[in-house]
Formats: sequence, C-alpha cells, structure tokens
Amino acid sequence: MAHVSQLPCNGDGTCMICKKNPSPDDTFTCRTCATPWHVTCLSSSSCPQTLADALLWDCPDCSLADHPHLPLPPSIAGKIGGSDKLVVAIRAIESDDSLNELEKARRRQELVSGGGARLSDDDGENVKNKEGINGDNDVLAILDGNINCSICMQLPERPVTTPCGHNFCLKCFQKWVAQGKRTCANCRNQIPSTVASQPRINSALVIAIRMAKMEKSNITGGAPKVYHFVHNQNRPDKAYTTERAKKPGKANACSGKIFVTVPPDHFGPILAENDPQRKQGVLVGETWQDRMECRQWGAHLPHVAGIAGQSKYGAQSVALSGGYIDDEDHGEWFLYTGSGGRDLSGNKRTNKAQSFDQKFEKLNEALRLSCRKGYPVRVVRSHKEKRSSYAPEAGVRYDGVYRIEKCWRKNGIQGYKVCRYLFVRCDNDPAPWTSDIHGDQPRPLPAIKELKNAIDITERKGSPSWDYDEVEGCWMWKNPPPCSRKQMNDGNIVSGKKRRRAKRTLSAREKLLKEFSCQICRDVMTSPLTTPCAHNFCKACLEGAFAGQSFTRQRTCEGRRTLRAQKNIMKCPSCSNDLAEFLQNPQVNRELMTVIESLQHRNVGEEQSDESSKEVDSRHEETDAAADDIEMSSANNHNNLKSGMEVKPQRTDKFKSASARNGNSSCQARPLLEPPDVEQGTKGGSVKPENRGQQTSAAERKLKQTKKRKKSSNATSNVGVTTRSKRAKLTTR
DNA sequence: GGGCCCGCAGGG
DNA sequence: CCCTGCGGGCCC
Repeated sequence: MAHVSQLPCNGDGTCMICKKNPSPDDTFTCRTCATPWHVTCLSSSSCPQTLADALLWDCPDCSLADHPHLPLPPSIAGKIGGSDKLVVAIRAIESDDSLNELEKARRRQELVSGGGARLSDDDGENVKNKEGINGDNDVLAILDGNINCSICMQLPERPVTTPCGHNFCLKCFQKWVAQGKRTCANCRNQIPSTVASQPRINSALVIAIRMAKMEKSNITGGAPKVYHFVHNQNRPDKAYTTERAKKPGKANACSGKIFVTVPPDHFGPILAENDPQRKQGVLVGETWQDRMECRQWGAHLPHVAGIAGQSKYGAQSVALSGGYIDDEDHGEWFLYTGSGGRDLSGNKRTNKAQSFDQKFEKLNEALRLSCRKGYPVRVVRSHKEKRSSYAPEAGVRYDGVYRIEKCWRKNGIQGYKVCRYLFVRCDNDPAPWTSDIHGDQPRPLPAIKELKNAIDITERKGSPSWDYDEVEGCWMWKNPPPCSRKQMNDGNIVSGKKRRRAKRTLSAREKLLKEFSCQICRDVMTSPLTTPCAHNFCKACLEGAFAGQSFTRQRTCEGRRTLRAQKNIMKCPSCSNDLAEFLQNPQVNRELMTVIESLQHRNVGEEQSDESSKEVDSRHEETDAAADDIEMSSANNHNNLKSGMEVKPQRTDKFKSASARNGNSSCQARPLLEPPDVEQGTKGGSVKPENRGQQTSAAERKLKQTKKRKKSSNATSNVGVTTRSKRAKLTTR
C-alpha cells in the first residue's frame, strides 16, 4: 500500500509528487472523485492503458478496495481479511443513508465492542477477533494508505471528513479553509460552507485509527473504550406523569430511573462498582439520545441546567450545549461560561439574550469552588453545540473529566459580564476525538488572551484534589473526594424531596456503614482508631497503610485504594495531618468500638422507627452515654446517640459538618410519619393529623397555588412585567 | 427554524 | 417555598 508514492494534483493543480504544474494533457481525471493526476508520476500499474480505460479511469484512491469512503459490495467485503472487514464495515455504516447519526453511533459501537459485537446485520463475525487478522495486512497498514490527511499525508489527527469523502486533520483543514479555499484539497469538489465553518470530527475514523494502533501495539484486554452506546434497556417504569407528556414522548416527562448508584453529588468518573447493570461504569465516549438519558446514567443530572453543583460544595459536571455564545471549545481544553445574567420571565427556561451581569454565586460559585479545590468535573457535550468541532453529531456524549484551572469574569460578547472557566482535560481515558490510545498527560495551560482584561481572577492555590500521579501513571484523588451530602436508596439517586424518605428506610447495616465505616476499607470499622485529627480507621487498615513507614493509601483512578510511596511521611489518608507520633502507640477507641458492637448486635431486621433511623449526624458529645443511648434508641427515643462519642466517628471533616447542617435543617424538626406525598405544601400544622395520610392531589395543590396567586396578584396588580412564576401560576387557572 | 410552552429537578 | 435552568416537543 505504498500510496505515498501515489499522489494527485492538489487544489492549485500542482502535482504533489513532482511539484510541477502539469498541463491538462498530462493529467488523468478520476471518474469518481474528479481529481487530476499527473500522468508521469503515476505508477505504471495505475495508468490506464487505453483511451477507453482513461475515460473510465479510477484513481488509486478510488480504486474499489482502496477507497476509504465507498462501501464495498458484500461480495467483496466478505473476501478480505478480518481487519479489512472492520474498515469496510465502518465505511458501510457511515455511508448508509437509512441510518441516522445516533443509529450509526450505535452500529459503530457494536462493531468495536467485544462480546457479541456484530459486523453487520448479515455477518456475525466479531471483527475484534484477532485470529481473523492477516499479520502483514493489518489495519494500520490499510488505514495508512487510505485515510491519510489529504494535506499533510499523515494519519489524520482529529480527522475531519468532507462530503466528497476525503480526510483531513482538523488543524490542516482549518488552515486550508482559513486560506479562503473552499474546494477539497484532494479532489477539488466544493466544500459546503457548513462543513468549512463547522467541521466535525469523524468519530468512526477515530475508532478505526485507534483500534488499528491497538492492534499494532498488541494491546489486549478486550474492547477499547472508544465509543459506547447505551442500550435502551430498563427504560423507566414510570417515565411520564402527564397526558401531554405521554403523547409526544419526552416533553414534560418526569425523568426516569437512575441506573447508576453514585449519589447526585458524586465527583469524578462513574466507576464500574456504581454500575450494577452493566458493571462497567460510564465510559468516555458513551452517547445518549438526549439530556434525559444522559441524566439516567448519572453523567450530568440536571436536565436543563448546564452546571450541576452546589455553591458551598462544588460542581460535579457541566454540559456543553451551545447555550452561551461565549463558550470556546478546543477539545482538550475549553472556555466555559457561567449561568445566569438572563431574563427568564415569561415562563422561559432559557433565553439567548443576556440582560445583566453574571456573578460568582450559586452554580457559578460551585464551579469556582471546584476550581479552587481541583476537583474533577465531568463534561458532556451535546450535538446542540453547533460551533464546536468536538461536539457529537447526535445526542449527548460523555467526554471524561476536566479540571477548572482558572476562572474569572470578563465582558461577554453580549456586553454584560460573564463568569469564565478554563477547563483542561485530565482523564485516564483518551478523548473521543483523539486517535491516541492513552489518556491525558498533564499539559501546560493554554495562553488565554482574554485574561488580560479579566477581573475577579481565581487560580487554584495549593494542590488539586484530583491530580496526576507520576508513580501510578494516572490521574487520581490525591486528597480524598468530599463526602457525599446526599443519600442513596436501593442504588438509585434520591433527590430533593425524596431525601427524607430515604433516611427513614436506611437499614441498620447501612446506618452502621454510613456512620462507622473505615475511611480506608469502607467497611464497618473493626478495632477503630481515632486520629488526633478526628478521623477514624480500622486499626489494621491504618497500620497497614503505613507498613514500612513509607506509604500512604490513596485512591487509584479506578477508585480502589492502593499504596502510594511517601518518603517516610505518615499522613492521615483523610486530611494529610502528620500521624507519625500517633502511630507510635495508637490506642483503639474503645467507646467507639462499644457503640459499633452494640449496634451490630441489635436486631438488624427489626423495622426502625422513624426517629431511631433519623440521621445520626446530630450526635455530638460524650462517650459515656453511648450505651444508654443505644437503649434509648431502641426504645424509639428521639435523642438517640445524641450524647455520643468523645470524638465524632469518622467523616468529621467539613463536608460532613455541612451534611449534618443540611440534615438537621431539613429533617430533624419534621413531624413523624409524615406521608412522603405530603411535601412542602403542608408545612407546620397546616394539615390536620387525620388528613396526613391522604395524598395532596395535584388539583388541590393547584387550588392552593391559585389562591396564593390571587393574593399576590392583588398585591401587585397591574404590574407591567409578568414574571415567570406569576405566569406559571396564571396558567394553572 | 424559531417561538412558545410546559413538567421537572434541584439549589437555597 | 420560591427561583432557576445550555430541554424538548409542538405549532406556525
């Protein structure tokens, strides 16, 4: 496949081999791609021998088996080797007009994923089967000759494919277009303006190149994590709540079941252990039909908002959906715009026009906190982002974790101040657009011009929580991730109003785990040690962590705990306090041990009363009363564990404190046995006890709302601007 | 394709 | 309880 010696004339008519400008008489024009080829530079085998041949001549690029973008007839496809089949199959998918982009993505995924992957509907052979690959005819060799960038002639990096079927590196293509050229460098066909201005990465080609590289470097171990499509299994049992929603499908649908077991405020990648269905976690490149589906897999939970986060806790994920024109996407890094600054009156959810300044508050502050802490932020890109080459063709795609290296405010395009964030990728898996088979390495920050005129610049001080470990060769938590402030229920995320219910249904074992788990092994502590910095561990775990006095336990990128070399420093795995002195003679926290043992001996099957299963966070003080408290707790006493341990058992860091505050404020003072359906509207004593068991119907709530609206509209009658909330209420009339 | 409208989740 | 939100389908 020595195609390097077979080159056509370029867009200027210059032969790319001899660099001369041949006259038309000295060229053959391909009947398929219309590219002119210099006769004297064509190999003799490629030259048409007769005049008739010349009229029906196909250039080397378009010769049947070689052309990267023409689907081969099945008869021919079936005759070539295994790796060829991959290329052929991908071509066939790409050129199948009957498939939409999402369907193509699914087919490509099936193609490249192991275990039951199918070549096509009528060919069951798994193309990953290496036995089918002819050694001296491997994929890379084939790809090398076929899909090179038409400009630099190398394997394309971030490949872009023109409608005429020629490939370019994204950068080469952009340079070409920037020179004002609007014809294909290979065949001179017109490049549509949409492609010229908004080229998209050809993800099928990315897969092919990456697989070829893996084949070549003999990397084994199953299918590469290149592109995953979520099968639509386990659709929510009860997805829709309104008649209007049932008709069209998704508008106004309530979101469906969450399939992963991470809490909603989980930071970082979603791991296999939190994916009970597929046991693989959320893979980079995974694509969903829309935000609702993306939500179901936990990558980005809000189904409208672009930022998931809490101002005092941090931001977990963002969506790039083209909602803000200031956004600037460079793939491995991008500039993100904060939320707000828009008038949402009139019952709007979004508004393209900005009408006031953004500030670092709410979700914008959450992002800033993630910046300061160096938390990993999951990033999803949506096809709705039209200006980015890195956006998926269809649906919503998970692109891995990024860190926010800096944030600032600047004057936005629309004339008002916007919050800005520099995101830089730091994932252990390669990005969906790169043919690289490895994840990110730490990279220097890009120079950002707009920083010159920026205000309120925040840069991270101190070490980031998520960072690259040279020893492990991967990104990992260097500081423990913040403890979740939210609850899970049966593996599903429990949100907002359902939270209180979940608290009541925690099993005794779960409570034990929640309150008395070792921060190393995550199981209920045995022989608990409480460090001077008030963190709790199993004695064995902590001592094991410093075996040889030169290691500390850290999380690996997969979330498992492992040992990390630490030059004779013995730091608390939770807060990095020096534990050298403490570890010389560590004493088991006997009080804590008594409590744990007592709780373990309780009948775990016994149905907990609401009060006894109330969050135990509120306990604070002494140890002596612990045993009594357990009894009291069993007797449904409200003050269970209230005067608990001398040292708060584990998770006593600020996140837990926040959690305690949260829990207390939202839950502690609520009446017992309040039916879950009677939510906010029945605050205090407004609902008589005998009515508590009944559901507040939607109609009733609306009536209430209407009454309230009447009140407020009386107070603010004839106000010109109808606010969204007012409008919303008006519509309930 | 753009405007309109809405349920819903979640922050505070 | 109120406000916010880079959705998504329908109608025109």
